[in-house]
Amino acid sequence: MISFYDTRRRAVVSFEPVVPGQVSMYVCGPTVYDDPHVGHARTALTFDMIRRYLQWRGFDVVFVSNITDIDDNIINRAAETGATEPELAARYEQVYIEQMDRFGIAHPDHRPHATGYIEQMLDFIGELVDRGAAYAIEGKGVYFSVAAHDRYGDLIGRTPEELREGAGARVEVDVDKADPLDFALWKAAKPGEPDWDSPWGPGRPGWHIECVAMATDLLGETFDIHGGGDDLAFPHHQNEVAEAEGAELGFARHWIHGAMLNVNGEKMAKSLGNFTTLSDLLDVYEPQVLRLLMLQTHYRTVMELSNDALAGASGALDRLRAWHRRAVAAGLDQPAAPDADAVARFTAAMDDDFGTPAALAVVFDLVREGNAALDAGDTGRAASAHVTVCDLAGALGLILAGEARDEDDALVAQAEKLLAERDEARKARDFAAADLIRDQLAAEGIVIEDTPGGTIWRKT
RNA sequence: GCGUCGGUGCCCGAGUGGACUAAGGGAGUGGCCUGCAAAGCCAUGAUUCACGGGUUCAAAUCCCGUCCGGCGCUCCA
Repeated sequence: MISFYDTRRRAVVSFEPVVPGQVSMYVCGPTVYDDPHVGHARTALTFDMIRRYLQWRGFDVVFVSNITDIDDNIINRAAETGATEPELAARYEQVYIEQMDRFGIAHPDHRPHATGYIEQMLDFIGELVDRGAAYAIEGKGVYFSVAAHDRYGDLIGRTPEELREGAGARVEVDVDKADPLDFALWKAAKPGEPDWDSPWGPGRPGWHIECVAMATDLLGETFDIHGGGDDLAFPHHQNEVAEAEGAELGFARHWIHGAMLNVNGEKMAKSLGNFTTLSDLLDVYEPQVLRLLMLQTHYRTVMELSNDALAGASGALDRLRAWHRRAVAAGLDQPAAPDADAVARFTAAMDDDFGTPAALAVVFDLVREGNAALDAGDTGRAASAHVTVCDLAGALGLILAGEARDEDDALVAQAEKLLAERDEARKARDFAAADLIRDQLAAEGIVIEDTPGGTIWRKT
């Protein structure tokens, strides 16, 4: 039985999907107005991990993640750069998808765009107005009325009263609103801004209504999991809940939030200017290093990004790969019975709120056991460990097999030639000559390992 | 200010009352293996979990206080 922390229930709960064997998930995607940074990658990875694990456990997962392609940030950025809003959004959406591809994040089954759902949003706003859950303010737009929603604030453990006391502490309250907690469903267009016609005049949708419209349209009125970064819990997700329940939709049965990524002790954020773009990081560290680093931290724990941490993960990945290389060189790359005990421990760790750190510990334990078994000549045990490591690491999106071998033919040919020469020298016990060749290869970025099965090499 | 989460070895980071005699990874050190390396294996490393009290037969884990930090209350992954 899988269980995980449900933000709204404030507890770890057992997971029982609406439809047995199937899981419907909606995860808030990016607002596309700039390059994605490593923080975005962490949230994407958290839900990619959850999706992959649920699939590994045999669930049929429908995964929806949106693109917010119209909002204040896009309008402002477009104005700065001279591009139109659609041009800007399209450009950054492409960058986002490219970088997430590079990072190994699987594509969602559906990737809806806010601007493609204006009709559904207007219908939904109309329903809320008809029900008395929303009201229009002339010249400003349509607002959701929080008054009737007594659970408002439950996603962050606060009451409406507490929130009202806090309202206005940092943001000026709009005096036209009936309640300081009320928020916009439809924003009347200002001159020069993109707009759509509506019964309440030209304007554009509020942020929260987008996700409600897209999620319910693609997944139905009730779906299993709604996810997003921790910083979206309030107000965004809270407002989605209010809107959905204002129309008596079942909506998300569970809420999962991924923790932030810090740099030098504070949240990586565009507004703080302390971000590293995903693109820049992946130019230095390969995608699997970042994935492994993130998996070594629980998804609900704030993690620190540092060069030390990245270097550590890089070493850990090397260990995994070295094991795989060694196993393949030993002829273990063939069917074998998996290690049932290890699989059980791995599953127990993951079933308990997606405990990737503990799950990885199981994988590393297996690597040690497999290496020891090979040292001892127990190929049966080693083969079992190898097949299990590949399966479990694969469930987490870590691919050890088929690592990139895109080096050019000339390099390969030269390396093979030199290795053959070195082999001859070693056989003749001319170690000075052999070592000279090894140094030569090292200078070209090629590291070799002599194994009982022959010499293997790789690029550094 | 209010709310909330957290402070674990040199570093990253699990663990939230009893087999913790504190997982796993990285770095270090010693040994084995190796022609030498690389890889690997073994060993070693917190008598202790921010600090001070308290509860308990038993606490890193619960309670109180103090200090420090993150996040939310505003756009945000």
